[in-house]
Amino acid sequence: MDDVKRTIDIAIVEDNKRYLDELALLLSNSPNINIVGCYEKGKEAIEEVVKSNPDVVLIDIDLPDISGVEVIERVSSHGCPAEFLVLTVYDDDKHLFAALQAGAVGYIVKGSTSLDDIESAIIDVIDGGAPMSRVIAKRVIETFRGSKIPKKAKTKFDGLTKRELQILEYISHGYSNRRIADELHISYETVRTHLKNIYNKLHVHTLVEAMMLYRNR
Amino acid sequence: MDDVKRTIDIAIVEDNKRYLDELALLLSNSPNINIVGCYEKGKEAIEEVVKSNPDVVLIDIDLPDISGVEVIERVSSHGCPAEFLVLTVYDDDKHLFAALQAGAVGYIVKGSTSLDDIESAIIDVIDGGAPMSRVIAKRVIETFRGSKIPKKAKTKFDGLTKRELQILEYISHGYSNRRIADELHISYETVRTHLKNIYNKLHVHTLVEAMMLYRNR
DNA sequence: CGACGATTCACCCAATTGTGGTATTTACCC
DNA sequence: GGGTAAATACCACAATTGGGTGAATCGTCG
Repeated sequence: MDDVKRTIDIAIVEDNKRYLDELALLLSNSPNINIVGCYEKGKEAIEEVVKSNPDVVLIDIDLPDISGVEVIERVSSHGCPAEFLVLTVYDDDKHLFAALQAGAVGYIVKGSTSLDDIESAIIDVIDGGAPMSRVIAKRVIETFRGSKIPKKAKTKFDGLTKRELQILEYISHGYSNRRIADELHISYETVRTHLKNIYNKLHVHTLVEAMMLYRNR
Repeated sequence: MDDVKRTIDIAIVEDNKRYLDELALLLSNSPNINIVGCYEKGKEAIEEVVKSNPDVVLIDIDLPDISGVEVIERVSSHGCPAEFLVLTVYDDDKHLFAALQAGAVGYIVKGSTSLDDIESAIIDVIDGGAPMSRVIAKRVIETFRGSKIPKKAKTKFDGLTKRELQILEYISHGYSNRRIADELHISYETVRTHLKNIYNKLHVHTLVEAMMLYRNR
């Protein structure tokens, strides 16, 4: 691929001064990495990170003033294209998923990751990877498999018949009622009847509402 | 943790004989790994794997007779507690997610992973990890997060004005035109005008079509 | 200042959707 | 065989949406 090996600009947001210094020292010794900013407070980070525009932001989720999750959201919403690599002491699903939802691309548990590994994680991010501690990766996969987050309230659609689901599918492709009738070789009025039943079952009153449920089912 | 260092029983399901032999040779040299079976056909594997009851099954997704996904499902449903590590040449979402849904704990793209890495992946599985190629991990995270592909280039939505996007947002929540007018303190006719302009820019003709684009942007 | 895009608003007409009924046929379960 | 869910179909009316046209206002940029 492109082994351009340009240096990676990174910012660090970490309230623990000792740990921050340690990280900064290590990373500054890496020829590939260029530290453009270190911040101990979330608020400060939001403003500065946007300005310094780093490639990767190493960020602690548990900051004293505001949540690291919020920092990620704010910085991202300012159009900053940086990738976020979360450092945390929390080894629980709640924080993990909050971070991923916010836009973190990697999640590293502090205790169980060496400083060297963090350096490779940063490079990994730039190479298009998504560095995670092994255990974290498994947790993500399991959640993914268990369909916790990706799918929400699928139960509502259990009550729908095959035909009704089929019609929703056509609707989601932007077909009009008349077009669906043609496609399924049934009457236009029949399509409308199915739609009425769908509305009753889903407790909605418009196509768009039905679609919103259908797509996030 | 528990450094019991008992040997790991593994089975390999791979239709490419040459690759299978290569794998088997490498892994048999590992002191931690004990190969309990190699299979070139999916059907054969289903029966035998259940009997030999390995700790980890290395499996190719693209088998000649039946899909590796099906093998995973069948073997698992027989109560076999093995973990599945998918080997594949397919680097696309469809196969990846099918494998994960079926119960694979790791997903390794053949070309971009060395044989040595496969060995460590196996050990990783036993240690509770979820080995994935870097790029795969990223893909999973992104799907998990709900976003398709981050740098999806510029969308048609760039051409939309702030107001137009705002209206699309309300529409996506199922608001009617009249309701939006109230909400934004503008006329009902104005909302409709915006909508017409949106339709022209997006080349669609209905709310649902606009929504489908908007939600997948 | 003038051009231009963005936003605002109005009126009209056709088409589609939303909602309320009623009714027949098929298939399956008990 | 009776009960029931599913799928089919039609009618009528209100409401909303889709599309065309025209036009006033406002801010910005040159």
